[in-house]
Amino acid sequence: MKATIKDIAQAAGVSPSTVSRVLSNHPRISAETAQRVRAIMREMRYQPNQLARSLVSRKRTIIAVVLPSTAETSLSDPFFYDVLRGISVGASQEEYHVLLSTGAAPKAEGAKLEELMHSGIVGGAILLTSKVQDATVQALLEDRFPFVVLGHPDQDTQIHWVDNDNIAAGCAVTEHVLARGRRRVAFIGLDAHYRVTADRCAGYHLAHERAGLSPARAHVLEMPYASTRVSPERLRALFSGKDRPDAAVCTNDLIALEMMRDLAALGLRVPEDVAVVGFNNLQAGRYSAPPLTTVEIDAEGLGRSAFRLLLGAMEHPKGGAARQLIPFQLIERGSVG
Amino acid sequence: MKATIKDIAQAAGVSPSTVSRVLSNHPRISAETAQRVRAIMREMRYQPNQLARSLVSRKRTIIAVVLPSTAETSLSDPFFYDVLRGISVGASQEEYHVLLSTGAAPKAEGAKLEELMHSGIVGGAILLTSKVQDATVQALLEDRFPFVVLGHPDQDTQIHWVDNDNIAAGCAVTEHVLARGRRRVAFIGLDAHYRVTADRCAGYHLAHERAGLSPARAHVLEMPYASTRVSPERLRALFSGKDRPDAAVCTNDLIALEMMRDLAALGLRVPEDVAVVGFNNLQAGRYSAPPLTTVEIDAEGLGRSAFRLLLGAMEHPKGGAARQLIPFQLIERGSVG
DNA sequence: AATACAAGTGCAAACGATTGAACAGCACCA
DNA sequence: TGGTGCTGTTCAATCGTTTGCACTTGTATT
Repeated sequence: MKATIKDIAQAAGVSPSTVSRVLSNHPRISAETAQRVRAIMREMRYQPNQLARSLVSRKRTIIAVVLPSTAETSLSDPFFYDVLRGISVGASQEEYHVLLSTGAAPKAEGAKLEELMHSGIVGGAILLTSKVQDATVQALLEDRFPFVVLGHPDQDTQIHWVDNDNIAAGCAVTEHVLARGRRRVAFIGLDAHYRVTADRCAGYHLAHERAGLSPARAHVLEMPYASTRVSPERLRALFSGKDRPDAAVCTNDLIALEMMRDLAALGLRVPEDVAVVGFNNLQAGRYSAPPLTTVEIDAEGLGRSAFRLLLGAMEHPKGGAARQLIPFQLIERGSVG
Repeated sequence: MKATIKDIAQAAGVSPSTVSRVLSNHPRISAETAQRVRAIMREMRYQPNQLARSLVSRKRTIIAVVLPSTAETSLSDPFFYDVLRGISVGASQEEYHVLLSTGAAPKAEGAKLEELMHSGIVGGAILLTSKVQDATVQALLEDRFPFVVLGHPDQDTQIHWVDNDNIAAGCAVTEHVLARGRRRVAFIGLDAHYRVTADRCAGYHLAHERAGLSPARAHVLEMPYASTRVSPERLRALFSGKDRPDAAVCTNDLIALEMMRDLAALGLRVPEDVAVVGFNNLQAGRYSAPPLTTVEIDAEGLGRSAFRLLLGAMEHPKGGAARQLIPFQLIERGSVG
């Protein structure tokens, strides 16, 4: 049987309260007693029961990370994995634990989180769902449950968030290709429902504006967020005619990689005929032919910051909403030339 | 304030015990009462407090997934990510939660897990550490704490594990290249400390044996587990001379991809001069030039099985050790020819 | 000498559930 | 009339902590 606080108390000839106070470094405990109790705890390999502890103290040492409802897809996007690493590293430094909550459950994403918070297991949450589910968020706000979202929300309310400056990033890559003389730059993968893609596309427009240019309407290709491949017909349509793009800014690396493959099949060379850039700096981009120019968005940094913010929110429940932009970095490789 | 079991009891005009029994579908509760209580629970959005629940019932709904001590490296290997997905999907189907335990903490991997189990938070663990830390495992066994390890241990003791049949896999890929006429097959990335690589290498030898061949001693390249790249000098040494390999079996895709790049720099063509195969079916292998022939080890399946086994171990503490081999599949792409 | 104050501990009531044992009511049987 | 056996419910103890309050001492203050 595992040792409890009572066992320690008995062995040390003090009351459980005293042991408890030793545990929490209460100032009114004499150095002598503290030392003796600590020795016994070590000797008996005592570990306080977190359940009992949290039950009465209302302090939670576990935080939840909520992945988008379609766990199948989300967990297969390495981006989330990197974020997770950032969170996890931060958390373990502060003696917090990370609980994974995938929405792939019988229950809906939101319901699951509400269960998690009401059941007292977790003390805060980080939402990795780029498309902020209003119902859930509202419920969290009402219950004053500490949480941070990744990706900044549409209306800026009282919520904590971290994100990249996707407009600036979109602008930077577009300027990069414009600076290399490309004049018919396409944007691939806009999905207005998702802030990430919308912002990157806005940056794309901004860059044109600054350069006194205006991109062709047909050169902005919308596609659903989850899909990674432009259909062959659309691709052929886009890249035929004399006004065909000589560059493509893709909202993510996966789209870019698929496109490079398909362009080759169409007899177009990268980067000679078409320059291609992506976002997220996937590992795969390093090994493609040519290697993919992309944007490192520092997903791990996003995760770390998200955790820091959450920690703040948990410790100071009435603090104002904090937000943080994580710097990105253009990674030049062969696909632009 | 959140509703407690007492609130429900009061509102329903019954005792807390009755509410508790409704919650657990106790047979002795009348249908009528059960219905009434349930209605009230719904109305008041009642969620039982898991902390209190676990404290008394000793049932834990959280399991820990322990990543190798160097979380930095481990969490950056997509393999673990896939495993994690498998575990997570399985767990959420059974209403379990997954807690991530990276060893990157101030504390050592083992210490952290022991804290986790003693503190009562988690009811079982899945160890993703391929190199089984004996001290930890021993401690777990002694405490009769349910756990499953990924990758099968050296001495087969009473522990539960899941793994691929890496010997068979190593044999299969080697036979694949031998069947295509390659006769000087190298094996890249043996690290005797790691069972995975040792087994794959054993399979490589087995294939040769079956074909009545014996590989050149110098064609087996040892390298530390964590490294992904053969140093330029060693590579040049290996691929010079008339006996240079015409094929390379690499213990994982990352090594294979790096090697393909370096071979190109050496003026050797893949697959014409050298056939290359890897393991794990990384996403990156799909986009390389040429696309990489590899082995799908079904990491997600490994995760799912690990969870199933753990569930069994938690429910039947005295059941014998269960083990499971997950099938692999050869993925033929362009790098063998 | 009486009082005040601080330091160091212990008591006992929470926290929010579960669960074995006891009990009340009712039907049935002889 | 009383015993027996169900059924449905409540009682009260328990899980392992934390924490406000009360209680002893010992020392300083008046």
